[in-house]
Amino acid sequence: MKRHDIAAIFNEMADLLEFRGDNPFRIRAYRRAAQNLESFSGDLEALASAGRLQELSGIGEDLARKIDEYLRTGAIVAFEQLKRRIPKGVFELLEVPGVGPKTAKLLTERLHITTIQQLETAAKAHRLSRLPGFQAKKEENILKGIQIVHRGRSRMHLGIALPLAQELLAFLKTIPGVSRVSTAGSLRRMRETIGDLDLLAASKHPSRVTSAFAKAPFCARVLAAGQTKSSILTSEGLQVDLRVVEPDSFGAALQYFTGSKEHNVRLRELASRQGLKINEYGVFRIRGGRRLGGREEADIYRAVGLPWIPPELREDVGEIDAAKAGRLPSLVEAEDLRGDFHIHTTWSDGSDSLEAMAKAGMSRGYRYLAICDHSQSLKVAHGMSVARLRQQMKNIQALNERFPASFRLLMGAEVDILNEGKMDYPNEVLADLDFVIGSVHTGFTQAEAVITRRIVRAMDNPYLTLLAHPTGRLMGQREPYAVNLEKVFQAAKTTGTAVEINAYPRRLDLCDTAARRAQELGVMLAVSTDSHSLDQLDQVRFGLGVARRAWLEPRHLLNCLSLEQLSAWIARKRRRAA
DNA sequence: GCCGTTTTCGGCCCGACTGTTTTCAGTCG
Repeated sequence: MKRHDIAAIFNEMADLLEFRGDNPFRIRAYRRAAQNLESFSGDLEALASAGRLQELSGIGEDLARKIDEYLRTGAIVAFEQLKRRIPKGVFELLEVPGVGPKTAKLLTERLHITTIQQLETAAKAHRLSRLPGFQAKKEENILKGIQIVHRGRSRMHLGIALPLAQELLAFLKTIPGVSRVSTAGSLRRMRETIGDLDLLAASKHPSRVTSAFAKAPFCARVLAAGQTKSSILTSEGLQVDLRVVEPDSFGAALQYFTGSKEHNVRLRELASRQGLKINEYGVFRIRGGRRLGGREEADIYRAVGLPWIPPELREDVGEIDAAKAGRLPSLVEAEDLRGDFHIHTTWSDGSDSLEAMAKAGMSRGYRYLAICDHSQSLKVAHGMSVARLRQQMKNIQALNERFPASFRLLMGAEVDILNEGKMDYPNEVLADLDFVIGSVHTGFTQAEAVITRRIVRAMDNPYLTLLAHPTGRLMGQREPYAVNLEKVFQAAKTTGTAVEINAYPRRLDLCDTAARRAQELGVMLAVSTDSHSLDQLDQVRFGLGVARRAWLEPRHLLNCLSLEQLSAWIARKRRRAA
């Protein structure tokens, strides 16, 4: 995708300019343009050939010309020139916490240091203290920063970060004088991975809280400890930032600390045009300094004439304009979900029985649960033969007779999509199922055209209701396969096939931006957990996070339908093929 | 480099913490 390439170049140009100590607002313009290109979902080349690139927000005369240049020639001369003027590999230095562009520049110009390795050697030999503004303490801090880099500051997925955050919040609540606590930052926005953990607390005596926090058992090292703010490293190497404010400022601080940074910049710009100032203590009139609120988050938005914006939308991807126009989506909530479709049991590779899963579903208030164990060719997961599947169907029917009418188990299967898009059970078997999931579990390295055709053909099958984990990615383990999602979405739309947001925290597949694109194209989506045990039904919250970040409303999700509506939706595709 | 209920030039979000400063620059979020 050309727009990703151009966005990457603009981001790198921003880095290069920052390193040179260029005008910070110019740097921001490049970053903002890059972000807007990333979230733009239309046809960039069509826009360029119509000479309308400047209609994009953050793109003016100069950047429009650079985009044009890239689309015509495949390169941007200004970028190539900029790269040549800056020593290669120097960006490595910026990865060290505490080393910014100014320090990096000093290190390369005065000491010819361009790698972290060289920096470490120089710091240990006390060669840095020769630099202006450097003394022993700063040298020491750089060495500590290098250690952090070596330990690897890899991002943590939500499935680990969220439970951990809840433990830390529970600890904070035990500190005397703490009246309110919350997560903030990317965790509260439900980003799929978290770099560091941001927590917020309200107290009339902030410094008592920060000092108790720094003495907590999970705290391995204190990175910074002030009156109202402290940063620590846990023994697992995770950075936790805690901010403590007066109860009266809790909402303002939560808004500020939740971000994203880009969202806050937009909001504060909007405020300053109205003669207002927003900071973490509240919202104020610039003239006279009168405070207009800040105890609740909604105070801040109200002051600039906006409704409260859900955290998942705060990425500066159009949410502020939507709020202004009164067109924020009514995001799907946990209570809107009436069932789950992707459930494994002891009949294949799950660890709980049909009945146990059903009861867990009922106790969540679900109206239906589709049991979808693996199909015959997936031997490693104890895929079911046709005979075993038929037996399971009988057992499900018997269970349904015993269940209250308000709840149904659906007879389903997660059927492998074989080569050339053939399904792993014959159609006469699929026809007897209530719900059919199709997934790819083999041939992950197939070329884009091959794997895309394979999936698109499978969706032509009238019995395939839901395409599961459409890219096959496993964060930190396996890259997505080379599937062309745009073509998959087109096919999903024309065939009436739903596409999954798999809630398993390592998958989150589709991801937020892809799910938003699918919705824009009119594709029906579903949040399902891929549960292999009872407790995994809870993981729906991670999928819900993705759905909300994708701006989805209940009407966009198959599992917000009533059982009758769901059956009708499935029947429509089956009829169309007949 | 972008952009306009303050503007086509002069602004551009705002504050905490650290180290080395006797008034502030650099970094971070």
